[in-house]
Amino acid sequence: MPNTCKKIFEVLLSHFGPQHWWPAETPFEVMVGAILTQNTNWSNVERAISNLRQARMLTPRAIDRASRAELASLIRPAGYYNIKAGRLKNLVRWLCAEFAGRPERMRNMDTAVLRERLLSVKGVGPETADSILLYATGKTVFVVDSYTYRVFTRHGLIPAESAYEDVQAYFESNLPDDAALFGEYHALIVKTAKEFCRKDPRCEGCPLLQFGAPALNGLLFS
DNA sequence: GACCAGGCACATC
DNA sequence: GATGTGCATGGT
Repeated sequence: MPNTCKKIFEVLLSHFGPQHWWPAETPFEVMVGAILTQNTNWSNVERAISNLRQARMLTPRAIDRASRAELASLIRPAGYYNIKAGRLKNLVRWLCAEFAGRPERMRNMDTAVLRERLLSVKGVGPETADSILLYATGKTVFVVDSYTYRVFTRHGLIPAESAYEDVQAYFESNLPDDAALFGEYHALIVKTAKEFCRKDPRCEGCPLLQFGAPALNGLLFS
C-alpha cells in the first residue's frame, strides 16, 4: 500500500481543515503550555496561562524568580498545580542555565541531543519533550499522545502493544521532513479523537473508516 | 456524582 | 521490566 500514513494526513486535512496549532504566541508560551496540559483539558490550561499573562509571569525570568506557592496559585485552574509549579520551575531553570532563557537558541542544538536534554528535566516526559521540540523549536519530531494511540489502534493502523518510540518511528519514517506537516498532523489526530473516537466504538462518520474498520468490528464478524 | 482531559515520577512486585 | 498510584481542576 503506497504510504497510508501520508494519505491519512491528507484525508484528515481535507475533512477538518487546518487546526492552527500550537495555540501560543511565543515559543516560551508553548513550553509552559506543554507542562500545563499534561493530562489536562486545554480549556483549563488557557485559564492558567491567562492568569500568568495577567500577572506578567509569562517569561523565564519571572517564573524563575517566583515562589512555588505564588506560581501554584496562578496555575491552579490547570490542576495538579503543586506538581506543575515545580515542573515549570525545573524547565525554566534548565532553559536559563543551558540557553540563557532564550528558547530560540535551542534550534542550534542537534535534535536527538536536545531531546535527551529535555528528558533529563524532572517533569518532562516523551510527549512534553516532543511537543516542545516540534512546536517551540520547529524540529521535525512527531508527537505521540494518548489520542494517537487510541485513534490508530482502534482502526488497526498500528499494533496495540506499540511503544512510544515505535509509534513515533511509524510516522517519522512515512512522512516528509516537514515540521509544519508534523504539527498539523498531530493536531488533526487530536481533533479526530475528540470528534469520533470517544464514546462510539464504531466511530460512525469518522473519515478514517475508509482505511479499515474499528477494532471492535473485527470482533463482531469473527 | 461519576467520568474524562493534549503525562509524569515514584513505589512496589 | 511491567503494573499501580498520587497528583486536582473544570466541563459533560
